[in-house]
Amino acid sequence: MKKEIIGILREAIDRACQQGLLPQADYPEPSLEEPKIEQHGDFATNWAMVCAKAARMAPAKIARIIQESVGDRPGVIEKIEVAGPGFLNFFVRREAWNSVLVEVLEKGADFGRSNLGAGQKVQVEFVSANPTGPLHVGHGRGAAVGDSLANVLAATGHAVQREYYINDSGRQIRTLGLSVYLRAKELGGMAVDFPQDAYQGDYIKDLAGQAMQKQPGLLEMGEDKAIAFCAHFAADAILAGIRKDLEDFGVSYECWFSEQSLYDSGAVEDALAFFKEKGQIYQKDGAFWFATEKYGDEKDRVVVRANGLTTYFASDIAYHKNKFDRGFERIIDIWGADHHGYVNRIFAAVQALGRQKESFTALLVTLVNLLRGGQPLAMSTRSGEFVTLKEVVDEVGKDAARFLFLTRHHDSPLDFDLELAKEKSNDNPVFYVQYVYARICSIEKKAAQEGLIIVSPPEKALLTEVEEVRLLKSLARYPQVLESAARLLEPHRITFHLLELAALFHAYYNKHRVVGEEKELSYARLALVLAVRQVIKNGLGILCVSSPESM
RNA sequence: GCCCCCGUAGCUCAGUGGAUAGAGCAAUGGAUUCCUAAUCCAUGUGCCGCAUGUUCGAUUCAUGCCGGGGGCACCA
Repeated sequence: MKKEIIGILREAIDRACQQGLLPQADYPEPSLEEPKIEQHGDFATNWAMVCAKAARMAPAKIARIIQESVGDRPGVIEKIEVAGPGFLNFFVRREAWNSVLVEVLEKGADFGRSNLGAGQKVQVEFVSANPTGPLHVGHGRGAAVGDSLANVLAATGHAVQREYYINDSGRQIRTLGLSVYLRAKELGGMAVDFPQDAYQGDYIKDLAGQAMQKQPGLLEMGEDKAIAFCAHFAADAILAGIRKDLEDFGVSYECWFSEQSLYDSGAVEDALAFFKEKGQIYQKDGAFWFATEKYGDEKDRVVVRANGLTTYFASDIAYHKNKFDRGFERIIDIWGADHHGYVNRIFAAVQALGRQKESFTALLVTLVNLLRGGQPLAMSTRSGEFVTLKEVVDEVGKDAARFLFLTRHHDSPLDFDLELAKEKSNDNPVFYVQYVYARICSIEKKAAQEGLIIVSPPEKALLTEVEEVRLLKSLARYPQVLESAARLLEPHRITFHLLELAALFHAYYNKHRVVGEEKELSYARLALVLAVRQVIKNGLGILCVSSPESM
């Protein structure tokens, strides 16, 4: 529809120029917006105001010229108004919106999909929590954002791969091994001094018990070997748990990528050698430094410490190099906001690789405040007391959790109230949207009882009630919302659009009867609500929230 | 000290240059012989943190300030 209007507008401008009504000048392409206020029409353009200078005419005068010029070939346009300082407001014939209905019903599950990405290979890496403990709510938000974003990108024609980076190397894994080993010794009746920086959670004790079952001679095998065993055993067990929790949350990855494998394959060494050769890595004070400052980082960063050990950054450079080597044209990392100091470093590495800055994006997801009935829940990783993702999903369900995590921009902090998430009321936006789906299923059943079944989209445009046109316009906007969500990497836009559509539907439902006396009208209305249901389903699918047929 | 994010209605937040800035919650009143009342309808509220600049036009962009949050490592 939008393209159609732009076409009409462009033709009108050309005609006006040819007829000499407008001076020849270098005019910009007209752009159309959708006014917030209905009195301002279905579409509007500021073209006359933008061109006032180039044409050396008053905006209102230009607008009137265009208005008349369009009048010669109005197409779907019912009327045009010149308003305010020179806006052109277009009012589309109500019947014209019927084409949206046809499109939704014909495309079905594909409605909204596009080829915006043109097959670009994109990788979305998210959660990537260290396998040293269970996932908590914060990870849940990262998972919801990452997975839904991947869905958005896939739906807009990108070749998407989801990846989880396993930090299975380095000190925290050793600390994990030590923590489990010490708990095992305790279980074996030995007195131990449990250090503060070890992992405190009760799950460590459970793992210690399991490790001893698996390896009965654990306490006699020598400390180093025992710790190494515990480290591997625990990391594997925890990772299996993480995998399960994510699956229950509707998330599955195409690739689980091990940090250790970068060392084993020599990729870290190769990457370091690669950058040394290019002069990006130099030696100073006994350590090796990566020259990140010239790419906008605060200072250069150490990659190999004076003691010969590589830093986390070293493997990260190798990791991101590896991602590009695997052919990804665009890399999106979803991190907790606490990693924000890291962004410039990776940007520097990306640019040192000779890649465009745009090929890498770090999306920072801010914290989640967990509440219960308005009261904050105390959470502290140090003491080992935190609410896990599993606990939240078990309590409120996957649907509510995934939806609520996407009710905010990823940048802004999110209050997550467990009571609210379970509530079946007005306050809970998940049910509000799902209820639309269920209601329409109910209408469909009722219609079928009356012998009313949609076999093909209605040919006659009978849907001219205000509420009907609003619904059709909202449906028409869905593909644009998907595209902007993809372009801006903001999956929460889907959530907001579904809420808008749901509100329009509920209002319509309360005012008009779908299945009624007039057969043709009932048919058209049923087709309309089925189209609404389709878009609700498509949108919820992106969010990985189910569409229940009854509630 | 430096870097990033935020500041919009009583509360929680949408709104990536447009017209009279929106929604939900909370408050009050109303709607069900009829497709699910987990719904709808009606009734208010705003120096869009402050200041300057860019622009025909700024809540939106730039700069500075004020206030809130997060982050700074030869840790991971």
